[in-house]
Amino acid sequence: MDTQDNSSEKNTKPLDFIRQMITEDLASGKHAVPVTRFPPEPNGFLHIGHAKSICLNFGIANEFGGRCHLRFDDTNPSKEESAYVDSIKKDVKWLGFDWGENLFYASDYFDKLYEYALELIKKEKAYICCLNADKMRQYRGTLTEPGRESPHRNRTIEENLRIFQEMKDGVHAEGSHVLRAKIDMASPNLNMRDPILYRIMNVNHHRTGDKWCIYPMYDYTHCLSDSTEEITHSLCTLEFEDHRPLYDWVLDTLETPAHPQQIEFARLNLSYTVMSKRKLMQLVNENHVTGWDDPRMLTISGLRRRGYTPDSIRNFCAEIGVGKRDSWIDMGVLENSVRNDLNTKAPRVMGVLDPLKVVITNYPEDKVEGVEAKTTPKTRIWGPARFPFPEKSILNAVTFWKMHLENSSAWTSVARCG
RNA sequence: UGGGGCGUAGCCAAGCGGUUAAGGCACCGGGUUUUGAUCCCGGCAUUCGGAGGUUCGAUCCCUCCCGCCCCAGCCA
Repeated sequence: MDTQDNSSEKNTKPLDFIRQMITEDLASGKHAVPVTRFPPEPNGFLHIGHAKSICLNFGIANEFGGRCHLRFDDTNPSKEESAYVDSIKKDVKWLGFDWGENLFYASDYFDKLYEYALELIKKEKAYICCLNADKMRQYRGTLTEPGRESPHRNRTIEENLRIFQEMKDGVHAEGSHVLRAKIDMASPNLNMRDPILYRIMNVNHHRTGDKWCIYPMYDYTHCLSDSTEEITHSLCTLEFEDHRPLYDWVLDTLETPAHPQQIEFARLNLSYTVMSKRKLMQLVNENHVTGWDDPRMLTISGLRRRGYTPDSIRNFCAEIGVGKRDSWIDMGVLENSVRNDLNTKAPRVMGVLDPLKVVITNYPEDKVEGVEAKTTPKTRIWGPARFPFPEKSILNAVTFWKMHLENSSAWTSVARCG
């Protein structure tokens, strides 16, 4: 007969498109295990949107027996602080994830990145440009018009090497020179119009101090950091889709240990709230909230203070799924996840708001009965809470009047003796 | 307007050429309950942005159209 039990299949959550790709890469032998990374910039606190990425990256590593690195993307010292590094580590741990030995910083690779830049110059794939920001914008063209080549595009290798060295030595002023990749000023993808690789910044870095006065840009740093760590799948949000050709260009042009695959997914949007770091930062700086961990903010630390559990956040992330559509999740879904989780974990107690003392005249004096109550919904745990029912009792005043008005027969004597 | 993406219910989201188009949130009933909670039962897309085409058969393949998002930082 039809005794086939497919209930277990029904309960299996279908794999999202990223996990499907990874499953295929493992099956084909492309990779033995997946290696992912969560790459926050230490310029603010983590929020619920980051939780989605954390759960994705660490979740994949856990599920497929791989590993996930925690790597701080600290290439812009003017915005970054070690205090943020600490808060980020704390939040990732609190969410229940462990990077083990795999804690890295893009700044760990500054020396190596510099060597790679030299390689690019020697291959005539990068050059020093002296156009100022304004001029560079003009040369870049627009969405519909191609850009024009920089007048410095064809310097000799020697000259490029010399000036790059001078930039590193602090000879030049901020904004006076940059190192650019030599790609294609006519590309319809603006990211490929000779993007900047290095800029001069006379700023102290939270880890390297004053060792450097030139800092690498995100596009150049991220792919090489991924490659260096031999990441297999580099997961990022949709807005970086246009950057993938550059990610691939750098790794294809240079001799690198690995060529990770960048895969983009939609960032989390929640209705009725703000999530961008810029806006959260503004709320903090302008004192509209008490700090990054204000319970009204959807930062991880705010949610923690609010009473959210790590499980509730992880369940939420699993629930919403991973896709490529820009979507707005109802706040109710997040709230539902805590409710569900707390219903199985948090014992309940009874309190009376707006108390009203009543004397029950048709009830034996000195007698105290009690009824046991289920303290944890969704479980069969009863007690230890007992609701006492003595002669002198306390009722919620509103309930009392409601009963009185409704002339509820069960309580008329109470009402009369009130 | 050039390029890159995305369109399945109010909000998410499965679906991968033949399914009664999963599931969750929300919502609407009904039941249990000394918690307006929890729990249980039921309802909620004749249709997949639109129009053509291929096919015995299309949410799924092709073409065109429409809509939405992202890109012109020396941010990430």
